[in-house]
Order: sequence, then C-alpha cells, then structure tokens
Amino acid sequence: MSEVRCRFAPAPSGSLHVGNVRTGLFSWAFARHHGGTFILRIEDTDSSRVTEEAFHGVMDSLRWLGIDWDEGPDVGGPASPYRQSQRLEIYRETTERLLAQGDAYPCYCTDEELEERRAAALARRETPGYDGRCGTLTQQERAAFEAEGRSHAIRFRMPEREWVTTDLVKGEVRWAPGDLRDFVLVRSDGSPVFLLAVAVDDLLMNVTHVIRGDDLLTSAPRNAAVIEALGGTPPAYAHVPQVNGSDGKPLSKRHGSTSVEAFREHGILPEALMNYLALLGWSKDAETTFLSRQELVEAFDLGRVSRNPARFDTEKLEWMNNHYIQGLDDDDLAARCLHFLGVAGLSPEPALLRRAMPLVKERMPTLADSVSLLRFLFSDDVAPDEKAAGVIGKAPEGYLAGVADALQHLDPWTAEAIKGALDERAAAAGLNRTKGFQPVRAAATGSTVSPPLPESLELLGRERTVERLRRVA
RNA sequence: GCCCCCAUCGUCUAGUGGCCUAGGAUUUCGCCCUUUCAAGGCGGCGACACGGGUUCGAAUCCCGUUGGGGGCACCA
Repeated sequence: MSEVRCRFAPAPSGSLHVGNVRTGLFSWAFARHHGGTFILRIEDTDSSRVTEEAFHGVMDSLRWLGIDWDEGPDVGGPASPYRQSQRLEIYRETTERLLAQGDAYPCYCTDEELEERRAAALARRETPGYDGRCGTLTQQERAAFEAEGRSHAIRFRMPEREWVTTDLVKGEVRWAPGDLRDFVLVRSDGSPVFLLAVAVDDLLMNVTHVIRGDDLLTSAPRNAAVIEALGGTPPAYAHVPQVNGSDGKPLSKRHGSTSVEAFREHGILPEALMNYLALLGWSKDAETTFLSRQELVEAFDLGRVSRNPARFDTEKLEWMNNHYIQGLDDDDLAARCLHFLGVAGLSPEPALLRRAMPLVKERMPTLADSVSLLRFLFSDDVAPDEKAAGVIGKAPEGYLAGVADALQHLDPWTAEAIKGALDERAAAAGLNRTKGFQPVRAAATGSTVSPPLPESLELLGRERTVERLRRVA
C-alpha cells in the first residue's frame, strides 16, 4: 500500500464534542497504525458559523488528548494552507475549470423558487431535491436572467448513473440513478461550499482514507464525483456511526457539556477519555478494557469498527478515569489536582498536597473531586454540615473535649499513635470504632465523609486538630 | 413522503453456521474487608427486537415487520 494519508477536518463552530473527536481519534489511530500521515484541516468556509476561539479550541483539545498531526494550519505542510478560508483562490480556479468542462453550471433559481418546488415534490411524494433545470439553460436564457439582475450559484452536474461506494465500515452502498441531484458548489455570494472544498482538498492533499461520521455517507459519491471530474481518483471512505447521548438521541446541548474541553474541566484525564472513546464503537478483542495510546495505535483496525451507533456513558468514563487516577504517581496526581483546588479558591502547600494523595486517589472519580475530599486540609472554614452536626450532637457529653486533651500531648504525632489514642478514648467512653471516630471526623473535617481519619489528622497537624475539636466541644 | 444505514444484558461490546448452557466491561444487588466514604475481592440478576424461511444445525444466511439513526440545504 502506498503511504496512508488521513485527515481530520472539523468545522470550528462551537466546541469540539466527544462524538466528533472520537471520529478524529479513529482517523488518527488508523494513520498512525499504518505509519502514515495525519492531517488537520479546518473547514471554515461558512464564515458566519466560525469563531477564532473555536479554531484554537479545536487544536488545544486535540493536543490535550494526545492526537498529533503532521500537517496542519499551525505546522504547515506541502499542501498549505490548511484552513479552507485561506484556500478560496484554489476553489475559485477549480470552479472555473469545472464550469469550462461543463461539469458545473450557473443556477439562477431563487430561494423562494427552490422552496416552492421542494414543497411541490414532497406533495407529489417524490424525493425533494434540485430538478436540474438551470443545467440546460441556453446562452440566451442565461443572458436574460443576468439582465434581470439575478445572482447565481454554481452547481455541480451530478452524472446520472448508479453510484457505488465500497465503504470500509458499511460495506457496499448503492445509489440509483437520479437519487443524487445536482448540488451547489459555490454560493451566490461567491463563497465555496463544503462539498466543493472537501473534494478539492482531499484531492490536493492526497488523502487516501477519509474516516468521518456516517452522517456524511451520502456525500461520499458526491465527493467522488467532483474528484473524478477533476481527473483524480477518490480516496477510500470509512463512515463510522455517530455517538449518541445516554437517551440514544444525537449529542446536543440537551445532554449538557459534551465537549472535550468540558470533560477536561471536570477533571477527566486525557488518557482515560482517549481510552474510553477508543472503545466506543471499536474493540480490540473480547477482553481488552485498558489501552494506552501506543497499544491503541498498534491494535487499531477499521474492520473492527462497529456498524451501529453507541451511547455515551459518563458513569463508565468516570470509572475508567478513577482507574487511571489510581495509576498515577503521587507527584503527578498532586500536580494535576492543583489546578482544580485553585479554581475552588484553595491554595495548597505543595508538600502537604503530595502527602495527601495516597489518601484520596481511590476516592476520586475525577480530579475535581479532590476539592471536596481535601477542603478540610487547606481551609479552616470547616463548619459542620447538617449530618456532621447531628453526629457531634449524639456524642457523649465531654467526649470531644476528652479526645482533644488526649491528642494535645500525644507523642509522636503519627497516624499510628493517633489511631491508638482515638481507640483508647472511644473504649473509655464505651464506643466502638465507628461511633468513636465519627464525631471526631465531623469536628475535624466538617463532614461525615473523609479520607481515613488518623492519616487525615496526621496531615492536618496537632494544633489545627485540637483547635477544631475544642471549638466544637 | 422518498432514499440509505443499523438492530446481542440498562449501557459499551465479544460473536462471521456447530466451540453459545451467548463471553468480557460498566451499572445494579448481595457477601467479604472495613473508622466514614471509597477502593479491592467474591458472587447474583440481566440480552440475541418480532415473524417467516434456508439448513442436520442459526445470535450468525435470506425475506418481511417493527424500532432507531442519517440524508434529500446557497449547513458541514
């Protein structure tokens, strides 16, 4: 096989959602698996929907996830530029050529006329779609429209024959003659449309495999037709199913934050998101659950991509995320938690934060959970919540004061010694470990849920611990 | 309305005619461990959408039905 060249071509309108990026991940993994080239191309021909922030956001999200590219808007490459908005001249020249060859023609139909005919076709129970009438206009008729002052779009003359695409995921798909209508290449304002830009760019960038969402399945023959008209050979296509929300409906704002950026801000690890996404619609075998970036590249195969759409399951993502969190070493984990604690207004002392990691790593589905788990350590605002106050209220008279006294002079101040002292006070009060520890936990952390108590108090320090117990007592 | 794609536990999936009493993961439930919460260990519940064929034999092949999804844009 000649060199494999794949591309990911997002439209930078809004944020990159996980369904999109999963498609990009497959494309990337396929290219890397075959030792090929991965191209990032920005499809921003519809200037009204594009923002500069989204353009940078797309690249940030991909980099964060670990998807790298060899050619793209920032790194350049032999087919520069890689933003469609900067390739307008290329599209213009191509359009001239298609026009000259008779593969495209000006269309003078107005929106109103088009809409009227669409409605009429529907009423006749026919497939709506352009009827091709401007394709047979005479020179005189065109002149008449021009004289009228009508503007025109440019349409591609779709050859009326059966179209067959052998999709690498879906298999052989056929369209009968007439199913595919003449489509617009250039808007009446002169701007190119996706169907032109994609075909031209895939041809010029020598893309060999187009891996994209299956909502684009019917544009495969259209893309191929334009490429053929330009004398090129169409790439192979692989249309992967969409990712749906937990309700089975296509991902949308209704499903809350589904962008890569949102998961990042919720404390999902990039390695976890990549692993989860890789297994959404693809599998290595019957058993494999965890895959590193390298293992994914080694194993990825389009033949094992599922044909049916998958639902995004946040619970499983978080389970997997916790698995990766547990695998991080303490320094790394502490560094990653720092950002989230900072956002919550806490400014942890680095050494203390690092020592706290073993206590919390198996209790955090996400990095953001470090905030609720460790607030007691980095803030002295630990007023007991409702449950904690209840537990404190049920403690025997003078119990907490007694614990404070015992801890006041404890030596050494270690988790082991603290545990011994707590056990002793609990036994003296006739309490079992649960009943004895909970009031102390509530007073020291403000909550009935915390990391293991003796270890937590060791980190908190004698002074702060005793002070908190006395304040509550 | 027309065209196309799809259909295994709640969810992600394994399965390509006999290895299937349908496997794994997650979720959920129970037990163990246990200072709370987790994590971990063990175990349980849980699926081939339906109806016809083909075949000695069907989750696997064919047809139909139903149900999802996509397309039919001067969006991408």
